[in-house]
Amino acid sequence: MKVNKEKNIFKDFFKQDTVTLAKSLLGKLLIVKSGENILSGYITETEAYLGIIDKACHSYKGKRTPKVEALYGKGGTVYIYTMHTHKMLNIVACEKGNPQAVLIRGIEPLDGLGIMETNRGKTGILVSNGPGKLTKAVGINDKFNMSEITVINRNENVQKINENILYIDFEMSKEPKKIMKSPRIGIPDKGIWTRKFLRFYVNGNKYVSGMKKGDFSEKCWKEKNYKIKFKKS
DNA sequence: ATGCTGATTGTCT
DNA sequence: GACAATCAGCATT
Repeated sequence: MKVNKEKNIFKDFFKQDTVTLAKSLLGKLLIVKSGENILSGYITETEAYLGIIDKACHSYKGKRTPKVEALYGKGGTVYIYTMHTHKMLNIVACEKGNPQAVLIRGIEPLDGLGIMETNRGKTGILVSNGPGKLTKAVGINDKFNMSEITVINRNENVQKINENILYIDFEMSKEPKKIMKSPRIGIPDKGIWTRKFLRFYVNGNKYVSGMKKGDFSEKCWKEKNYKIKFKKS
C-alpha cells in the first residue's frame, strides 16, 4: 500500500546519521502551503549539527530548554530557531532523544516563485539563497516548530497539502552532480567545531549562500530523476 | 527587571 | 569586508 510505503521511507530516511541526512536532503523538494498557494523548492544547501558533543549545536552538553525541545524529538521533527528576527529551518535527525539536526540553508524555487518574491521583496537568487531568506520566502514560522515533516507526492496529492505543515517529495527530487563541503557558516571561536566540514551544497547552484557569479552552473543537477536510496540505520 | 548572545541580513565603503 | 539592526530566550540580579 502506497501510504505504508511512504511511512517506511519517512521512518528510515530521517533516522540516518546526521551527516548522511544532510547530504541526502540536497535535491529533495520541500513544499509548504501559504493561503491558497503551493510554494516549493529543491534543497541546495545544508549543515549538520551533531548534538551534545557539538559546541555549535543548541543541544551541546545536553542542554534542554523549551526553545530547543524539538531537537529531542524523533527524526523528521521540525525545529525552528529564531535569530535576529529571522527564522531558521532544521530537520531533526537520528532516533528520538538524540538531539542532532540538519539546517536547511537554501532552496531553488519551483512552485510559487512570484509569491516568494513578494514575501521577500526581492527577486532572483536573493529570494532563497540563505537560511533566513528561504523561510521568509515560503512563510515558515514558529507554528512549524515541533511539527513533523510529511512525505508526499506533489503530483498526485496536491489537494492534501495543508498549511503549517512541512512536506517533502522524494519522487520530484533531483540529484546533485557534485556535492561540495565546507566549514559551517557563522560559527566563530568553537575550536574544531568551527573548522569541521559539516556544510554541504550543490556545486554550482545559484541558490547557495555566498556563491559567486563565476561559480554558477545551470547544469548542477543530474539529468534524470533517480531512485531513492539511503542507508538503513 | 536587566543584560547578553547569536546557525542573519541588508547596506554602505 | 565591516557594521548596524533588532529581538526572543535564557541566565543572572
